[in-house]
Amino acid sequence: MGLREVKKERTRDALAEAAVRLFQEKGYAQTTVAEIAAAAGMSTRTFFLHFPAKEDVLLAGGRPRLDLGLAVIADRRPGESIAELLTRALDAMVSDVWEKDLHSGLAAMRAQLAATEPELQARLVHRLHATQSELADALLRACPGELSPSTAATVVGAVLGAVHAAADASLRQGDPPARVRAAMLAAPGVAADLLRGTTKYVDPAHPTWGGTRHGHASE
Amino acid sequence: MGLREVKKERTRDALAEAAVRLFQEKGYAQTTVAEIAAAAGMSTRTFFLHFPAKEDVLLAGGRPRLDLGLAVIADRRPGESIAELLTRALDAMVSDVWEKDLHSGLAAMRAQLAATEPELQARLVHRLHATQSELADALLRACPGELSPSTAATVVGAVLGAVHAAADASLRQGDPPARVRAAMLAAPGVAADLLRGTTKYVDPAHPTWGGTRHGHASE
DNA sequence: TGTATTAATGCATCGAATGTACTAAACTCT
DNA sequence: AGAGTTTAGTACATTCGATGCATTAATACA
Repeated sequence: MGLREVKKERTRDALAEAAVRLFQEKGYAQTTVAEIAAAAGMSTRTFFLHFPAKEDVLLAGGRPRLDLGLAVIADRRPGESIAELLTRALDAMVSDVWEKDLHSGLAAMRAQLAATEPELQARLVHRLHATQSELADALLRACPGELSPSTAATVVGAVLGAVHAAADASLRQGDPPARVRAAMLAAPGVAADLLRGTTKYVDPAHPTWGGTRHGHASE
Repeated sequence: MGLREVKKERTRDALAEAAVRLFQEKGYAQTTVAEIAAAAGMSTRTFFLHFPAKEDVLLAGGRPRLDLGLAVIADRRPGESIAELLTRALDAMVSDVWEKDLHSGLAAMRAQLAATEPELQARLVHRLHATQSELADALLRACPGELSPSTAATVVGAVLGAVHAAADASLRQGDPPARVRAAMLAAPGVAADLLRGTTKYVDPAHPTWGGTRHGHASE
């Protein structure tokens, strides 16, 4: 690695460190990008040279983590069910969270900041949504013929929705990292259990409903 | 209703109408709040007097819709299972979407704009997340002793995650409103079916795992 | 009719984010 | 080693969303 890249990473780290410190001291919204840059001894412009937006400081490992999940889905084992495949993908991603963000307390800080700063929360949830789309696409490619695009999106949405909500609730309760991880891993199963009795309305691919349950006399 | 409130609503409607029109013509990000206000014959400042933020123009019916779901959950029928309760709540909210946003094409427009404007997408997904929190709280109150906060959040996250992803995918395919509604209503069932085989790791409330499935020799 | 609300405006300001031109350092090639 | 090329970082200006504040004008109420 050349000296140029080393320096680049150094300034990036300096910015990230200053940002996290200031966020903890003064809160996310109360910390301006100008202050972060000044604390790191950089110009404001430089911050945006390294991070596309203010919140990206808190999302460093997001992309590689997503790639872990995508890789698992991409080489689906022969005969593996969709549930098993998603479980393995979740396992890989949660393990990464566990090693990186959970132990270091970064996840807890993120959750705490997000709980009080709606602006930040919006950005974080958006990333989750983008992650969801990519995973759904990968799942669709890995299971040709087995799933419609809509169905793939639905199941991935359910899994990530459950996992994220579980992690969020757990972190907000102040649970220790191990329990947060347990909640994340258990989330899809918990959700599936509780939803077992959900009324099946109609196959979304064949909307030939009779309208017996709804008062809308349409179609 | 007094004349004052009538006028207030009139300016609000004028702003909303101008905004939607401009969004369709030029795109969300390309339309400035100043332009919206000017097109409605108002000052820029007035816009923010009626809408807390730019994206709120597209989320007019969000709050009353959420209240519908909350009301259903609040008076849970005796002996009703959680799955049934959530199904009824979903039914109420989706019926409202169907009547208001789906028929009018507002939902389709929202989805189309969100697909191309990440900024808007972030805001919309954030609202979804806030909705999720309130529903989880209501569910927890409606089922005392049956659910932990974490479990309530998990199941609500799964349902809304599935429904939202289903709606999104369906709208993005250009499905007609009826099919979008069908996809939304079927989403929890579809997700539950596909997740039936999900490995149950451990009850998140009692993380007494033996660590047999994971390579992390912790605790 | 006189007084208190309050919707709406104008103005100033902050902060995030982007474009552009420029400097200085690091890389590359001979 | 030196000339030329790339590129990280800076300075400056600008756009736009959002908020605070003082003011105006219309409505509501007594």
